[in-house]
Amino acid sequence: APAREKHWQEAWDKGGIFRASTKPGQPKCYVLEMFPYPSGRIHVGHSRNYTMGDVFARYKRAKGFNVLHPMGWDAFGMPAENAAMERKVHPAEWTYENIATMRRQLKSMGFSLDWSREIATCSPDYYRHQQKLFLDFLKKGLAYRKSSKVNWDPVDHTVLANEQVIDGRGWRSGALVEQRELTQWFFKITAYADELLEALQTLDKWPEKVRLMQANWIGRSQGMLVRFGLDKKTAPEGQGEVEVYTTRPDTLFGASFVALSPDHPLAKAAAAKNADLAVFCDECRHMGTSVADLETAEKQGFDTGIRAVHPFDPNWTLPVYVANFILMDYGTGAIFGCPSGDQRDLDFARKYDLPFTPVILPPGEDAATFAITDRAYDGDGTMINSSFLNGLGTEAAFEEVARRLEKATLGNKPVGARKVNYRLRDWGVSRQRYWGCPIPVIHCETCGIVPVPDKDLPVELPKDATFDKPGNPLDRHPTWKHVDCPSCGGKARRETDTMDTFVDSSWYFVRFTAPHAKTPVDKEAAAYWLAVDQYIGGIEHAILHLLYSRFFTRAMCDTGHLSMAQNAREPFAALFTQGMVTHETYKSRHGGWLQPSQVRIEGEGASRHAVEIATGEPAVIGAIEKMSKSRKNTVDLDDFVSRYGADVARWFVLSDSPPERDVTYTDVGVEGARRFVQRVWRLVDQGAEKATEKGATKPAEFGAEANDLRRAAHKALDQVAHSIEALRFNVAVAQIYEFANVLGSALGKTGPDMAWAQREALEFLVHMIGPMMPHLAEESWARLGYNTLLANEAWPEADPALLVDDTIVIAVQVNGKRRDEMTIARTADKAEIEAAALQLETVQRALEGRPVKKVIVVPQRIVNVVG
RNA sequence: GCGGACGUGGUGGAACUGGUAGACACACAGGACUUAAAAUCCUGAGGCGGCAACGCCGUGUGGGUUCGACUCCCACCGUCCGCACCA
Repeated sequence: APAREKHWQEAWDKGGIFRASTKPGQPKCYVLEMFPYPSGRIHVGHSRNYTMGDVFARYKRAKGFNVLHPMGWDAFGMPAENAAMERKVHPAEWTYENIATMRRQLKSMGFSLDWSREIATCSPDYYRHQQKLFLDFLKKGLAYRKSSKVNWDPVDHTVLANEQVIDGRGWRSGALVEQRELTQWFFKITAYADELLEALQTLDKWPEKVRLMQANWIGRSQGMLVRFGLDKKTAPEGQGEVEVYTTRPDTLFGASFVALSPDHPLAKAAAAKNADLAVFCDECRHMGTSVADLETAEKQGFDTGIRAVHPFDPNWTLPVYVANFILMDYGTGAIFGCPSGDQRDLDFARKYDLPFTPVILPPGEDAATFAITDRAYDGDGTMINSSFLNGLGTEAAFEEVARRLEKATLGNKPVGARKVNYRLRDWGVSRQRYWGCPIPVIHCETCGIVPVPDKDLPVELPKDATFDKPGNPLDRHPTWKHVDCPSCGGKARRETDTMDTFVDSSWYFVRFTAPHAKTPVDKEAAAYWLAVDQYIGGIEHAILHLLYSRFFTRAMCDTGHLSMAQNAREPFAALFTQGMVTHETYKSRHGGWLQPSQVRIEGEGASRHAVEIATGEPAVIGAIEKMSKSRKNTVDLDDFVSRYGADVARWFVLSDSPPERDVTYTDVGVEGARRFVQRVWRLVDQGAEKATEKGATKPAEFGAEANDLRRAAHKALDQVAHSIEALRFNVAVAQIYEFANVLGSALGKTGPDMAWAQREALEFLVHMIGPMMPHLAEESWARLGYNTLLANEAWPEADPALLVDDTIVIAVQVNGKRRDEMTIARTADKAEIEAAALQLETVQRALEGRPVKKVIVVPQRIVNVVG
C-alpha cells in the first residue's frame, strides 16, 4: 500500500517529529549512516544500511532519547566530471539532479531523517567552511606542501590514486602510469600516528577487525637508525656515511651488504659518475607499481663499488648496492641486508653470490649442523657467529647492540639511535580536478604561498569551466586563476588543485550538528551531539574514511574548532559495518550483462535456467555478487517500492542474514517478507475486533491461557528491545515471527481476561514492528483505535514479573547425555532438583544399575547424573 | 609472505558468560477450505534403524581439557577478507 505509506510519511513530516534540537538534560543519541555519493539512483542494496540506522534511530526515540539522525550528500567526485566529459552536462547539474532523485527515493522509504539538516559537500555553503579549516590547519602546520612521487597519467594529465592504477595503467586512459615528482599539499596525519594507534584501544564498540586493520595500516615498528661509515677510497666525493633503518639490529653480524633505494642521495651521487648505474636507477623508477608487477619483478641490484664499514669491525666492509626493492619513503631509504634472517635478502644474496652466515640458532637446532640454504629464519633464538652477542637471546641481543651503538661514535655523533617508525604516511590531498573543494591559497612570485584571507572565502569554483579535453579544467580556465596577491597586490596565481574528496567526508558529521552555523562548527552544538553514538557503514571504509575522520577530529581540536577531552578525541563511539545485498548475475549468450528484469527463470534445482525475455534465447546464470551498476544485478528502489511498498523492502533487508553479513536478494525471500507484512495486518485487523477497547480496565485475575499470552508478549517485547539494541536485527525479526505465531493462536480464544491480554499483545506487536515497518505500524496503531502517531509513542515497559516463569523445564543428563527433561519450580534448589532427577525412571534405566558417583546441578539450567 | 575472520539440516541462519544443537524463516511433504486454482490455516520433518516406545550418530577433520564442548586449547583441511618489496 504505497499510497498509505505516503500518507504516514506526510503525517510525520507535518508533525516535524524527526527534526532534532538541542535538549539539555535529555539523553541524546546521534545515529548516522555513512552518507551516500549521489551516483544516480538508489537500489535495494543501498537501502539496507539506511534501514538499519533507521531501525536503531526509531527505537532510541521510542526509548526516550533525543535522537539526531541526519542525511546528506558526499557530492564531489570524479563520476560527475566523467559525466561532464561524456555527456556534456555540467558536473553541478548532474550532481544536483542525482541528489533530487535520491532524496525522493530515500523519502519513499520512510526513514526518520531530519531533512532540515541536509548538506551537500559540493555546495559553497559547505566547502567555504572546509576552506577555513584548511587555512587553520595550514597556520598550525598541519597542512603543508612538499614534493613527492605520485602516479601520473600522461594522457589524462592527472594524478591517480593507487587504487586507480590497474596493472600499471591508468584505469580510464589505459596509459602506462609514470612515477612523477610533483609538489602537492599534504595533511600531517603522521603527527598523530601514535595517538591514532593508542586510542584504538578505547574504541571498544568498534569491530575488532577494523581496529586491527587500522593498527596494521599505521604500522608502528620499533627499531634503530644505524650509520655506516663509507670506505673513502670507494665513496663519491662528499659522501662519508650512509644511515639505514633496521628492526633487527641483533642480526648485525649477519650483514652481508648494504642496499639503497634508486632515489637515495648516495645512489644519485654514485649514478652521477656511472652511466650504467644511472640507467639502472631510471629503469627502477619506471617499474610498475601493481601487485602483479611487484610479484613477478625480480629482485635486482647494481653494485656501486662503494664499500661500507661494519659498525663493530673497522676491517670488515660490505658492498653497497642500489636495489629495486628499497623504498625511499620508508625508514631512510637504505638497509643493511642480513640474508640468513630475511627471505628477500637471502634471495638477493644468492643471486649476487654474497655470503649468508646464520646468526640466529632456532630453538631445538644444533649449532654444529644448522645451516641456511634456501629458507631464511626470521624467528627468535640464540645468537651464534656474532662475536660478543653469542649465546644471548634475540631480545637481549637487540638491547646489547642498541646500548653499544648509542655509545659508539662516528664523526662525533652516536652510531645508532633507537627509532620508532610508522608505515603511515602523510595524506596527500591535492587533486588536479575540477569537481572538488578548491584549495584556498594563492601563489605569489614575490610573497610565495599566501593564504586566501577569511573575508574572501569561499573560493568558489568557476561555473564556466570546459570539460572537452583531459587535464585540469581549473588550470586551463582563461581567467579564474589570475588574481592579485592579497599581500603585496602584485600578479599572482590561484592554486588550481582541489582537495581529495575524502576531506569532505572527514568532518561532515561535525557539520550536521549545526549545518547552518556561520562558522565551520557551533562548538556548543558539537559538544552536545558528539560523538556519533552509532555509526553504520560498509567495511570498505575501514581504513581511509574512518582514519581520516579520526585525524580530522584531532586536528579540529588542535585548531580550536572542537573542544573534546584530550583522551577522548574520537568521532564515532560505536561503529557497525554492515554486509551488502547480493544478487545473482545474468549474461546473455553473447556476453553482455543482463538486468534481473530482462531474464525469466525457469525450472528448479539442477534444471534451473534463465531465458532472455526479449529474444527467447538462453541466458547464463552467473555468480551471486554485490549489487552493482556495472553487473546490472541491481533492483531499483522505485520499482520495488511501487510493487511491494517500503515496509516489505525494510523487512526483507533485515531478515534472515545477520546484519554484518551479506544477504542475497531472491524473489522468494521478498515474497516471504511480503507475506509477513500482510499477516501482521490480518492479525491486527482481526484482533482489533476481538480484543477489548483501548484503555479498558485491567482484569484483576488472568486465567492460565491469558497469562501465557501475557508472558509471551512481555518476553518478546524485552527480547526484541535487546536484539535491536545489539543491532541483531535478524534475531529481532525471528523473535517477532515467533510472537506473531503465539498471538495468532491466542486470537482464537475468548474470555474477558483473554480479550484484555489480546489487546495488550496486539499493542506490543505494533510497538515491536514500529522501528522496522513504521508505515504498517502506524496503520495498525490507528486500527487499534488511536489517533496519535506511533512514532511519538514510548516503548512500553515489560513487567519483570512476567519475564520469569514459575516453573521451568530443565534437561536431565546421565553421564553428559541428555536422557529426559523435567518441569520443576524455578526456585527449586540443588537438593530438590537432584532428588527429582534421581526419581526419574529414564535416569534409573540409563544408569543400568551403576551407583551414582556424583550429581552436578546448575539450577534453572541442567542436571547431570554421573554414574 | 604477514594479519584476521569464518566453517551448524536441502537453504538462510538461531543457541546468553561451557549447560536441552537446529529457534525463526525459506524450500519440501501431508491435510483443511475451494468445482478448481491462488491465497490462507493446520500438521510433519537433522541422519540412520524401528510399527512404536526408543536407541545410535551428528555443529569442516583429527586429537585434548571438562560431569558436560557449536562454544575453550592444539594440529590439519577448506572458504572469504585485509595488507603487501615497510627493512
